[in-house]
Amino acid sequence: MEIETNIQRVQKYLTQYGFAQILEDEMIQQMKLYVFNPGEHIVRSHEKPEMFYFYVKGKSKVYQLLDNGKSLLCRFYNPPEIVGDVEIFSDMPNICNLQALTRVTCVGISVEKIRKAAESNNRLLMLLCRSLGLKLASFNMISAVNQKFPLENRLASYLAAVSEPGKKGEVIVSEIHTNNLTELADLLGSSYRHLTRTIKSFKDKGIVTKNNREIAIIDKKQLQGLAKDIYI
Amino acid sequence: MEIETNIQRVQKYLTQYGFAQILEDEMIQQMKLYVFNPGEHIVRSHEKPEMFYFYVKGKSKVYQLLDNGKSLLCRFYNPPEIVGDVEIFSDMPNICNLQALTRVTCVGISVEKIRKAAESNNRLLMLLCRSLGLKLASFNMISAVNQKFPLENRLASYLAAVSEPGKKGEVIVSEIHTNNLTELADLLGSSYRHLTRTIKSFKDKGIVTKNNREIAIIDKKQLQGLAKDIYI
DNA sequence: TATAAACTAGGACATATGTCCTAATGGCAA
DNA sequence: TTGCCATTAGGACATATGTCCTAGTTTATA
Repeated sequence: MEIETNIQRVQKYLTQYGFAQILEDEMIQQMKLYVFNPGEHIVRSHEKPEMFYFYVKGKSKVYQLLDNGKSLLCRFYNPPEIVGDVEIFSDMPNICNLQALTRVTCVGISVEKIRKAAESNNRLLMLLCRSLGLKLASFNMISAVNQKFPLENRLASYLAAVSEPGKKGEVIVSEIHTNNLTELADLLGSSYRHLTRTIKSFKDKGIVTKNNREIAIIDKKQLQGLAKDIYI
Repeated sequence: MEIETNIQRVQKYLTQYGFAQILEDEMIQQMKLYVFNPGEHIVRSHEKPEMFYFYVKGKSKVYQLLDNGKSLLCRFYNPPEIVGDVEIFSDMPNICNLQALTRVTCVGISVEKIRKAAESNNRLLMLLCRSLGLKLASFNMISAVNQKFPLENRLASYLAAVSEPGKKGEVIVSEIHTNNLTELADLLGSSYRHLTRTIKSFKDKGIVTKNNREIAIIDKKQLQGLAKDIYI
């Protein structure tokens, strides 16, 4: 992790996502850029949070490690995000891990400072409320779906969601948006083995074809039949 | 649902849980008591939230209904709780249903009014942030456990958590804290059938005995072995 | 007290999903 | 180019869990 104090860049990032207009200038002066390399942890669970971040660049994953060695991928982070809002007023250790997948840039400030500032900055507090509400809503949805729909439906829904109009005629090609199938399996709350099994069944049913690292949807109707109504 | 305008009782409830000191008197004057009977819905998902509540009495359940007809029980509510914090600043429809299990009393006010008031009441905003943070943390934990541990472990953990020192010598008796096994199965994110199967296996292993509607733990060691470390 | 409704118990079976392996393949670095 | 590592592919098997039923018990209520 590297720390930069280039205040122009801090300003630029905070402005880009509308954070700057909420924060007092005096506070912005105290903020620094925190740059994390792929694989580095931005937040570790069970530790006391010390930094609060405005997440402005790169991709990372939020996950929990359970004591049986399994992990649960909660979601991916892409800018803009807020890191540290969950714990800021409830004084508890971090619940999740946040690990950089690409090079990630955050604008950071100590938890005490942001807490102090928030106490008299209602716009900041409202921003926190909004962020927390959205996090809760999306996590609620994701985990309900993971718990109550079989992988077949979740995968169909996922493919339908990330597919883009392809070049080759009617065929719709979907790049997987994750680095590899293991990561996709994690994202979908399943195992690599079961994911490949399910992909194979899609192939057998003529729903998709797959070559190399690309899945092409060849029967959108069937796919949507399986994906139907997962996300109400 | 019945509405009462008895301002003394409003005051009493808000004071009891420390809400009164956060709210301006003018606002308290506008609040009413909303009393729900068992089975009635306090909040319905997909509807636009109109009321914001301080939940001050009774037991209810928070659940999601999915489009395949299944439901996911997220948690139970017992006072004090805040209802409507998730949606207040993010302008989205309710994500969950909230259904009264007993007679439930809430102190309510319209969403517009609380939103307007919150904009200039930072203590209220901080309360909302705290409530949201705790909700997110607890739901995160619950759903990770539900997704990654088999029912055997979750049930063991649950029994260990709710058991109380019993009257009969070493035996520890646990009243189930839910109305019936169906409800407990829902709470644990499983089916009634699988719950009874798991209870039977506990009986066969000599971990518990069960008569009528009471489960008695007779081998705490074994139970804790199964429950171990679910909640880190 | 009698009778219905709610609840408990568990068999039989199907399915979703995990674990463990082994082989094949592709991409990248020496 | 060669060889290694990451990734993909899939067999074999075990387990967790769901669905559908039917029967026995308890509880509530008329």
